[in-house]
Amino acid sequence: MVVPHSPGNLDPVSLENSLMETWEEEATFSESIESRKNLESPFTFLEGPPTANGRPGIHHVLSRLFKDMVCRWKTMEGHVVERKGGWDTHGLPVEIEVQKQLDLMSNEAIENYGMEAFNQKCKESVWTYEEAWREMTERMGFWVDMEDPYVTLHDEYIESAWWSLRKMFDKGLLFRGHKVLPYCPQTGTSYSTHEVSLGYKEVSEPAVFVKFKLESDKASILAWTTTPWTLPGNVGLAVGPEVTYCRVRITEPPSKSWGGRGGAEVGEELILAKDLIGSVLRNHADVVEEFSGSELVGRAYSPLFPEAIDRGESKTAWTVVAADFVTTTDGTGVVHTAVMYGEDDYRLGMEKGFPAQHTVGMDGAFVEGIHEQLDGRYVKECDDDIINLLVEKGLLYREHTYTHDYPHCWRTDHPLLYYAMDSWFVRMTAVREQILTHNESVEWAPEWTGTKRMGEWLSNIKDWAISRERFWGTPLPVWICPDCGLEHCIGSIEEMTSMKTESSPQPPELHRPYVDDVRLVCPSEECQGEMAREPYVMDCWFDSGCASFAQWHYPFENDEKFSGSFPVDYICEAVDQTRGWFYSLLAVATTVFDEPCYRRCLSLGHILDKEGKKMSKSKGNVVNPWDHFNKEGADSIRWYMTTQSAPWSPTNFDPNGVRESYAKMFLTLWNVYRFHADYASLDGFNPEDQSGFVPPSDRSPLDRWILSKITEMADEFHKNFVSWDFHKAGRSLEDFVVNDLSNWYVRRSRRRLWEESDSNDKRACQHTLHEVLLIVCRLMAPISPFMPDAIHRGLTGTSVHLTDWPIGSDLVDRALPTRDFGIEQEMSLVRSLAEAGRRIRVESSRRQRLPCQTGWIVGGPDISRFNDILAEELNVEVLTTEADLDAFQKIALEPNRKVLGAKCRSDLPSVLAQLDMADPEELLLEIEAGIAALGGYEITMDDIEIRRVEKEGFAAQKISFDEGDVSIVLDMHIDSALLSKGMARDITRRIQAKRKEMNLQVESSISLSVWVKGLALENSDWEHVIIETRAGEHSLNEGKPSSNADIFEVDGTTVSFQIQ
RNA sequence: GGGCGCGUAGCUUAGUUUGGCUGGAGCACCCGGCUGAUAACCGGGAGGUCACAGGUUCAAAUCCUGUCGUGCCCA
Repeated sequence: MVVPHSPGNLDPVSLENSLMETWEEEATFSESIESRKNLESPFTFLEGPPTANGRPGIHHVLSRLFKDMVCRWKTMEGHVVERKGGWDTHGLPVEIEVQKQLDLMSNEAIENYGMEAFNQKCKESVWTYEEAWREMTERMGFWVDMEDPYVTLHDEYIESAWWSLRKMFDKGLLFRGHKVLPYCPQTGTSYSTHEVSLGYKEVSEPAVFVKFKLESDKASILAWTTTPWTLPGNVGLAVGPEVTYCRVRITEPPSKSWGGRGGAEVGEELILAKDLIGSVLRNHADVVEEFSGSELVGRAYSPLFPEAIDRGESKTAWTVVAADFVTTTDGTGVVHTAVMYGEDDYRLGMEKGFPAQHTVGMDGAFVEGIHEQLDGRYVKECDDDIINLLVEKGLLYREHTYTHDYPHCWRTDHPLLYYAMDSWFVRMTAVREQILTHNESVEWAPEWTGTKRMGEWLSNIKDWAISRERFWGTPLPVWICPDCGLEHCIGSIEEMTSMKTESSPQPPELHRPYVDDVRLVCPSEECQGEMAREPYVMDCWFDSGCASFAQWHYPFENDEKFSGSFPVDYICEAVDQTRGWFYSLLAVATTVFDEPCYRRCLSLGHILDKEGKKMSKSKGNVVNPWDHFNKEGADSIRWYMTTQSAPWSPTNFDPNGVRESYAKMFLTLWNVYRFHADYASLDGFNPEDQSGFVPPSDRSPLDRWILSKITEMADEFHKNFVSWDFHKAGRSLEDFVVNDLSNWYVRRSRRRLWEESDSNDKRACQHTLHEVLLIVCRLMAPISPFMPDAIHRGLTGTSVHLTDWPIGSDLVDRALPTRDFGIEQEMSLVRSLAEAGRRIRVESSRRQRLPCQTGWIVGGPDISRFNDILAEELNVEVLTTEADLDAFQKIALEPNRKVLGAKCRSDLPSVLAQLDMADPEELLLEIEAGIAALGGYEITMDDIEIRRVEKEGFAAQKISFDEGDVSIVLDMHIDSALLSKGMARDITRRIQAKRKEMNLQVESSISLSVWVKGLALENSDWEHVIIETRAGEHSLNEGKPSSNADIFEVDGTTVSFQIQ
């Protein structure tokens, strides 16, 4: 325990920096964990691993803040909260970065450069900004173990991921299929949506309406496509079973405005959706027949390019099928389906049993055997020839130009082809019900992220394509035997080693290309083939989805660590992780353990720039957190981010808001602390000294009020933490510190501490401030961990982060003062009356320093114990109560001009004049007696309105309070005694300002000369000036004012003064 | 194109779940006051098409429908 010392001016940056050193020296973070171990109640947290290959911006501070806040809070509640750091190190963004750096624009270029060297570069690149991340993390006060983080590129981590995939394999959830992806034949790579979004461009392309001739029917079905190159691959037509279709017969040749190739003969019959006849047909035609799409299902038609695709065993090839995605918003209501070149197409093809054959090679050219004019040519150059071929066969109805956004390769600018690639999948569709159940068990904040965003996504869950044709990532641990076709998934390093062929090298690490060189002996009997690895790496979301167990290298080590932290209690990331990490964690946990792996998830809104635009490097609007770390400090940033909006609302980052948090919250709190510490150190106040302790029941009502208020606030604060409303919690604390503590309690207590001699009242105030500050610090600590710790250390010598949550928990005791509702209610009235008094002075133009002789409180509860405080606030000599307002008010009768005007017409002005002169009380009695008359007109209640106004010399304000109205009345008369008192205050105030300007110490004396002209300053008032300003030598009105004296004027009185 | 958010004063926002007094704060601005803890504070003022358009209702910032803008995710 310490006697506080004077903390001096606030310098937030050096305060925080030196505290970071202290934490380092004292190992406060690990102590905060160790010291709770005896309670044996862990609260587990899982860090969503950031990728360190980009510089951290202010938006990265946000999620790290909310991670830290909850962990610190739970720690104070008595839980053991271990926080292992983590790094996400694999994946496409890393490769892209390196490719840009080395100018390797295709897979071929990478292979020429050498996969080993390339992956080495990727591994290095991952750590480019690690230092920057560590510094940011430390500087913002995020307590996380960065010394022993999990790293997704470590063999241990990869082995755990392999193990989990093996689990899925064993459950039959892993399978090989196709995935349609945007693919660039020039670079030989398929693209993620992230890359695709880099390259959308508006293009105009040929679109065609094609006639598919039905078998055993003279009609053709009309279908539309914007990609003529997919037509040779056509194997089916999809219709909406509920959509209405028509058979139409062409009755006339087309109009002259027909543009382009194609057409139809008179008498020809076409089938298309009824709704689209008008926008598609360019001929007059009769509707012959109407029917629903389901009647078309099963009809066969002639292939456009009969040689292109082998029917194989398909029974459905070149027939009409039903599909629910068919709409009539564009095209003909009939969707041309080429299995390998569209996601819907592929899914439909698999469902209906269409042949899945490529008509296009990986080089983007038609394969041999499609058509003599097309074989071997790049598909995008064939559009025109394909259209001509259709024309020759009479199969084209119309062509036109279609403008839309289409994805292009961000590296070569070529249009991407949607192309079915070989791919490995996890059969998520098989565990749909389980994953939905597990999702429902999660406590989501906000709730809609879980129920809507995630829930609806899960109810339409698709199989998860986990393989990538890339170089840098967790290698897919699947080997295939070329002889017997056996597929085997490896689940550990040991298993791989035991199965590998003798000639295979032991890979130095679990990455490509080393793992590619490993051949396995086929385990199937009588085969003994040499199995080769499928040359894929895994989706890096799979990596991070394994974090709950792979961070511990489970099941190979750390059994206890894992079982003690599964499922984890808390995770927190930005909302974009819903389909990212939140999903991959859930997906892996469901398929491997059939359990959820997190209990609570906070999904955060994004930090946007001042205009509400997303922060991005290319826009140059990323705010560097160090701009604020080095100015207002991390506490202010954290406070700003917490209180600015709900955690899940997107927030426009306003640098001025950080400044505001600093000026309001931290400067105010610091000054409260400083005020307390300055006087405490002056008086040698020791909070532990039992002999000087004043129990709360013996303290002044003001003390008991602030103690009651802090309990009220703390309970609300806690309630808001529990319901994730951290912003509301922070706001209520700020409101307490600024309004209740600083602007009322401290302001009202200053004189108590100025007292130089020891007194119970002074010590009561010191204990109260001490206790209140400690509670404030403990509540604040999770949000802004620096200043509360500095203050807590200053007051007690111990870290706030090792203390308990004042509200208490299952593990720690509650430590808050008791409420006193009566005192709270009375003080609320006192403060309202003080405000009302100030309003009176504004309205009556009576300056605050000029005292009023008397103030009267009319109505309301007894607040006499706050009489002194209120009298001082109101600046009245005497404050008393009065039963009713009659003594201060009189009635006034106002004319009802509308009624009187109708009655008196042109006599109205004279009637009004008489009303003005009449005595209101008397006239009212006459009106009530029915005998009132003015200017010859009878006056009734209808002609007038009664108002109550203050009598001459009084001014009043009424406020509404719980138990009815309360009024404050001030005596407005002025006399020489009041003028003298007011003048003394004005003089004092001017001198004090001057002292401050001269940088004098508070306790130093001055020599003072004052000259007052035009007013007699009473002796007692002059004495007051002398004491207040610590004037040792002093003179009043002696001689002429010196030429360098300060001069001011109040209400016509001129005052000169000089300080030496 | 689809799903989910968001849109309130110049700026940041409360209020929207459960419709109900004159839409409440802070910053900035103007006037006045107070101050030897404070970059403050107090009183007053000005500033609002509650994104827009319909609808339900005695009553809509709040509920419903649509539109626009914006963000995330998916195509």
